[in-house]
Amino acid sequence: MGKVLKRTDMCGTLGMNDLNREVTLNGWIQKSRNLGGLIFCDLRDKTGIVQIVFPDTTSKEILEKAESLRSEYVVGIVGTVMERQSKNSDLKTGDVEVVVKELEIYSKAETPPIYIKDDDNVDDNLRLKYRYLDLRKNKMQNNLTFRNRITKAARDYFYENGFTEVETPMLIKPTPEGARDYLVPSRVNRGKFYALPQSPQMYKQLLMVGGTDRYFQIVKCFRDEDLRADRQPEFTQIDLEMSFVDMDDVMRMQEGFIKRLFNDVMGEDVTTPFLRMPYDEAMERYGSDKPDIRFGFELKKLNDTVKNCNFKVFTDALEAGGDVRGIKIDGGADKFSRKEIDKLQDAIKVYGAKGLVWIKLEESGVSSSVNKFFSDEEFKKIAEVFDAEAGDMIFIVSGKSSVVFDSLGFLRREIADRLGLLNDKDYKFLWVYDFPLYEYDEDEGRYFAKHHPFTSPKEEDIPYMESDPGRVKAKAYDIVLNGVELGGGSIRIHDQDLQKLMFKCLGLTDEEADEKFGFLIEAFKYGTPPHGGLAYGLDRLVMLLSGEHSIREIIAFPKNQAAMCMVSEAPSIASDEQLDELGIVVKVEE
RNA sequence: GGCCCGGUAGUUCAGUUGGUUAGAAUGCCAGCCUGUCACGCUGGAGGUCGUCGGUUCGAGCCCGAUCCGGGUCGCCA
Repeated sequence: MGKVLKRTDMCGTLGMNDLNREVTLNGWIQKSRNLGGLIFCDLRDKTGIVQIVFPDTTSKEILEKAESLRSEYVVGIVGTVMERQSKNSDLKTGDVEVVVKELEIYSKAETPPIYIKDDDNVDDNLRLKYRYLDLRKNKMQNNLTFRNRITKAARDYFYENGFTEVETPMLIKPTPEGARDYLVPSRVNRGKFYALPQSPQMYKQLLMVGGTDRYFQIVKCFRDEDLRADRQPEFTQIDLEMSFVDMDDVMRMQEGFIKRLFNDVMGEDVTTPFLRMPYDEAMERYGSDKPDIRFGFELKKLNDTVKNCNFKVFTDALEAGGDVRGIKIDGGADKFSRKEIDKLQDAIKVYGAKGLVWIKLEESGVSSSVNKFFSDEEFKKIAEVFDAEAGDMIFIVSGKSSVVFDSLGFLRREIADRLGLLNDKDYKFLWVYDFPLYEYDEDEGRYFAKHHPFTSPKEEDIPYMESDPGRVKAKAYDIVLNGVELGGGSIRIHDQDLQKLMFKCLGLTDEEADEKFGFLIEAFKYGTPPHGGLAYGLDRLVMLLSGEHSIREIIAFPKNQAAMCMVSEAPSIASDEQLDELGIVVKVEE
């Protein structure tokens, strides 16, 4: 006991080139097969699995130890790489095996509560509780390595392009708008609180004021909102900012990065520049500000076509200021059963849609869920809008325009998925730009910054910031890949007067703006370069490129849906001493 | 906060109309086994059917409440 055998090789790398070499391996026992006197074990480390064998010529002492081996025992062995009598083509190392002559058992293991196998199917929470066992799977180790290759490519590229990685503080001032902050009480300043950053936004702008010129950082960010399959409360951004740039400069720099990333990590070439599409066009054509452009099914507006029809649902929607829009599924007339259409209809109800109208164009004529409200002539006119022909299927949604966009945006993607049109290996990048500067919040009855309050409006729209905020476009842009927002950014306001106007338009008084963002306005007084940047959601990027469908697969220790760390069971109750020191009294709900 | 799905052996699941002692696979333990690789054969242990309450002669199954997990909408500048 106590001796560590000095490793010469990794398990997963051995092959015919290593024949007759004496090797020392360390790892976990994946599986033991005792044939009675002849013992085979699969030995695993992060690189893979290799078979080790204890022949009958092995010393009695080692044979006894070998018989005691169980799953997940940690061992070291010395042995000779030999060609196998019968090879295993399922295993990368299946041509060889290691004949053991020395065995050291470093530690024994209880039977693990989850299998350490890539293709297991265990309850998610159990995996998270025993994450350290879950991570032993080669797949998980590969995911961690893959993530690291992406961060390395990012560091390489941005370093080579004159960016400096600078760490910004984690204990910062709470931000009044945007997501909920994680608050951290200050002991030294009793009764006061820090927040964990939702992003390093203001600090990176201060770095630009400070002359850093080009900044980037791979940085943890925190948002106290509900979780999703692709959303964690703490997540990682590749964050960057550049001085003396306009939108085009930032985009070109990012296209270079994506090209480099795909070359280094995926071994694939990406064509640049990427397609660019204004926000309004993305909404009109795809019903989404992050459209998946791998396939068609584009939205068409039917407001004029149906404004005089007898179908009250449509005319009511139009009178209320809403829209009637639809999509055409080429050759879809015979692809949807009544049951499937009902399911699609149920699915869009979560977006607020009241119903789903369908029209089947067949050789024999038209059939539709609204047959009795439309004449053949009217159906023909609708079909013309879509340029539809016999064999096609049309789906129509009416209502508030946001509901119509959300529903059809969802439908086109859902249908494409069902029809098998989504190829994961087909990477279609897209810049969406000219976002609205503001977003109207009906509950609050006022405008909020759609991006954040430091986003620059387009020059030509500045005159309308106060008089007609809805029409003001921002110098904001998102990079979209296959319907997923990889990152977003903007050209920032660098003029103190414009920044003040922005705050005013958001309903902040001078005093409030000063209290919340005073340090930034103050900094802008002393000479601010024009600047802009972008931040990628690293986790989503890794998820997408690795082909995983949950963000938890590519984060070492993720939180569950209740935002708990299942390994440590954080968050936990603070002790009375801690609370007392902080001057905090906790209200406990009955 | 709303909606949907789920909770039965260590694990993954099945469980009929409500009816005897709740099953399978796998894992685990013991014995046998010299070329296995999902090793094989024989035997064994292993269960508060999430929890509480109700209906019933009788509940894993029906009803109510509740807890937990996942997905999703809201939310996420």
